[in-house]
Amino acid sequence: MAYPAKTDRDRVLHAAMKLVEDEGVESLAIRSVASTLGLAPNALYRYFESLGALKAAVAEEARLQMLEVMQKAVGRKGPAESIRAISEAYLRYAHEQPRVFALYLKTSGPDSDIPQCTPLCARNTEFFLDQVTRIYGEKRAWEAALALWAFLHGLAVLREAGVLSAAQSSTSLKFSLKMWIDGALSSSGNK
Amino acid sequence: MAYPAKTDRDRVLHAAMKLVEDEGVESLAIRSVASTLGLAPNALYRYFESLGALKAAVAEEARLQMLEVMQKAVGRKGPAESIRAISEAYLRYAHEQPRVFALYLKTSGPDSDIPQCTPLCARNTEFFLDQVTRIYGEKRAWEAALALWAFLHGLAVLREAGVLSAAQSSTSLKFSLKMWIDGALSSSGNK
DNA sequence: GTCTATAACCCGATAGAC
DNA sequence: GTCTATCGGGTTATAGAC
Repeated sequence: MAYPAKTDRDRVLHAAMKLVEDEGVESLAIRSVASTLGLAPNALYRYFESLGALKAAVAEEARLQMLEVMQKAVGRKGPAESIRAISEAYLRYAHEQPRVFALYLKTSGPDSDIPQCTPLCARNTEFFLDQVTRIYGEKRAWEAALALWAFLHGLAVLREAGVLSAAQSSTSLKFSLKMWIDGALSSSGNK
Repeated sequence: MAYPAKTDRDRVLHAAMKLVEDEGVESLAIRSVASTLGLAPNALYRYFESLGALKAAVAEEARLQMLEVMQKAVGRKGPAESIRAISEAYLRYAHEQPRVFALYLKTSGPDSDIPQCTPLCARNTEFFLDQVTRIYGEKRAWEAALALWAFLHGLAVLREAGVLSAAQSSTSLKFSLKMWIDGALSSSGNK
């Protein structure tokens, strides 16, 4: 072939990820990714039909990474310790990869559609809900999971916005987690 | 004068606000605002030194609106009812003006600085903290306020991202607020 | 204080060659 | 599958006239 393959879908996606990690999603462009890979811009269209599709793939990758760090955090821990570990992992990932984390909830498709649940969005929710069920029981798992998720996400956003110091974030996590876990124990008869 | 004033700083700011409300911050541009006002683009530079400065002013306006709806929500209510009212106001504002709310925590200056606390950011925090102090007492007000704020903000973000229905959001608010208020009552001896 | 005009960039996406 | 070249659009910001 006159023009052998210099790249593949995965290399493009990972170059895009690295670009977002380093400079944020606003620097993610067909041209910037191509330049990183030493390619002509239009070469990328063999692997992603548009910039929007590439952006969506990066967001999905963010959800994959989050799922992995949460799963790793649980290991073989008991119910309450698992929740603590997941919470810390969520906040740690958000803080270590703030620009990627900013895409965590971007579930719009390649075009500027109405948001829809992607496969990894569903798997994240399922995993989180399962872990909460272990401590809160099936009956109240959904509302408890949502309460904890909202808190964790809000705390991460506030921290990233520069409103909170690391110490304040840590104190707040301890405060809320104690309250949340106490809530599970005191209502465990409702399983 | 050959060219009488057709506008002023407030008209520019409000045109920018309306543009963000309707189309989001990504549509906020010198040209779009100028076109709305029937002006040449460079006329705006008499009132804002750059697009970044205008954007920062819009974000500050968002914080003003949020403060106003929270203050209005409190009225002359008692401590616990005030918290409920503030929470509902926070979520309502986020839902009714999602594109403006997205700027609520954008505290970066005109240039892409490190985020810093703006005047209205400080006033919002102060107001919120005062209200929490009424129910939680001074000693634990800060951590309780942060826990509630993080939860409310996270819930608003999740709702806006399309992860939650209105009903789920409402249920979660009730669940968490009960837990949070119970936490105040059971620790009120610590004032 | 607003105008017209323009400089000097950025971008996505496509056409057609090899 | 990648290339070069380009179309058609966007943007901020500035210069100089009135």
